[in-house]
Amino acid sequence: MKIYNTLTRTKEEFTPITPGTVKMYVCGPTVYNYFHIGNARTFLFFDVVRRYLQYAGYTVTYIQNLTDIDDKLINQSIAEGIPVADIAKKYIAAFFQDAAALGIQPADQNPRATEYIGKMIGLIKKMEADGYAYEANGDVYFSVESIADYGALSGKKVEDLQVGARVEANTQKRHPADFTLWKAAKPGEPKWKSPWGEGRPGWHTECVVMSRDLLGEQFDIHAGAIDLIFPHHENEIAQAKATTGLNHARYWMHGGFLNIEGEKMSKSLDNFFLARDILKQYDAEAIRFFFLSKHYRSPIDFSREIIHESAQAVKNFYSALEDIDYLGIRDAAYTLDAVQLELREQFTTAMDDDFNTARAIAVLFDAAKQAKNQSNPVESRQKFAHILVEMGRALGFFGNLDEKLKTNLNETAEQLIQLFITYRTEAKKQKNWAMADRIRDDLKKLGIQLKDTPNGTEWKVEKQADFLP
RNA sequence: GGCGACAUCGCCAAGUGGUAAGGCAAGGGUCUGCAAAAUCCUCAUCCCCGGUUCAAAUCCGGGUGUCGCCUCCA
Repeated sequence: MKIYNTLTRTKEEFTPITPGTVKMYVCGPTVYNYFHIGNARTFLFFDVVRRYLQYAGYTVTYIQNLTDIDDKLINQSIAEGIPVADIAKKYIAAFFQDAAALGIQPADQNPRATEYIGKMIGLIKKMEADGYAYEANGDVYFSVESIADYGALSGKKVEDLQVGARVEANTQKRHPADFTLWKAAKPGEPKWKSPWGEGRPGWHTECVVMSRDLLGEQFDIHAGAIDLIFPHHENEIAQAKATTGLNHARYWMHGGFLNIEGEKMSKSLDNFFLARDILKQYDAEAIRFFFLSKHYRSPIDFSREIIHESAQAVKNFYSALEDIDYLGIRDAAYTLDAVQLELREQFTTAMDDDFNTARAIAVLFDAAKQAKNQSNPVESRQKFAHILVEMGRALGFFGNLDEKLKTNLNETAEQLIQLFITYRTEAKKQKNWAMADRIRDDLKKLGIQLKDTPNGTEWKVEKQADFLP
């Protein structure tokens, strides 16, 4: 399995520290608002990384932090007129809700910054004592010149940063790129006691402390979106190296951004979409398909049309499973033949190549196509359905087959539908097309779709308009 | 100013030296009273120019265009 490592800018063979297990840490949300569709891409993609690693046989420990103290929470607290702690509580609950709705599996642990204040202070104290950090008027900064290769992850040089610095000079800093470890509290702000006075930690320290506490000094994968490379992850590495001499993560993975119809998503452009609002209009699997249809490191462009296309595509998978009555066969024993094993091979080859989900999805379509192909023997079609579900699950699809494939009608309702079909068949025999069409149209209004097949009339429940804009 | 990414069919998208996956849409056929559904078939030489090579979408150089980071940001 190869993974693109931002640290080396190459695809590297993935070798975990402990064979058979993967420890990964994904930067989570700052809980000052509902998360948006761009966040969703990142969270969902790394959910797929986790699922696939598990599918590949690894035991995965998955940590995702929650940043629950930060300037943005303070601002939101003022805006909503409720305490910072309540802002955090509200949006943490929303995060879990929306992530679940997207089909994202819960992390093994979700450490919160405010639970780690004491340990962060400890780390900062050590860095100060060892000469990597300095205090100025209650603030504490990390000195980027104190370590040898600051900028290694992002490919930046300390000198260039100096030239490019656009922000007004913070006269307290010895170097413009020095970053805040501890920030003195202004009146009314949440604060904790520290050797430098009352204040709160800077953002870049929490992930170092929490990952070290839960995963050890070095772990396998550290992930986030591309914008975190600099300065966030660069600054994490600086602190890790200052305190242990080690980069705390071996593989650094970064997902690309999501744009809205070609433009960067921003509140000022009025093209800002919350994940929960999109979920009201589109099926979660359509959204998943959309994200996975493009390689994770490339930018992806969001539009309603494209989600709609994705929804159409996902329907294909389900129609294959419906055709073969997957629910009826899913518990039956089966042995895959060479043709199915070949598909599995193609699937893992694609995914092993830095999670090429687009190519992997093409394999799902092959499986779906064969599962539907009536010239295949039924047993063969069933096996293709099995491999389809197996591969799909590794990508996070088919999480709730019962809900998707069952009609959710009671027996009486089904008998009534059957009764109408009988009446309609008689009407057709008498060439009473008006009555036949009326029955068909009226049932359609109730969400029951009739299909005249060579074997008689079949019916299915049209899933609610989960797809159309 | 510094750093980086990308440009493949109407739309989305894979493919990094050996002669263009897949999906959506579209067109045609089958089926049908009609329709829907289903199913089968069809559908690109890869932004431009030059170079390297037996061979390039894939490598090199030069254009053009789009986007991102350097500041909080998933």
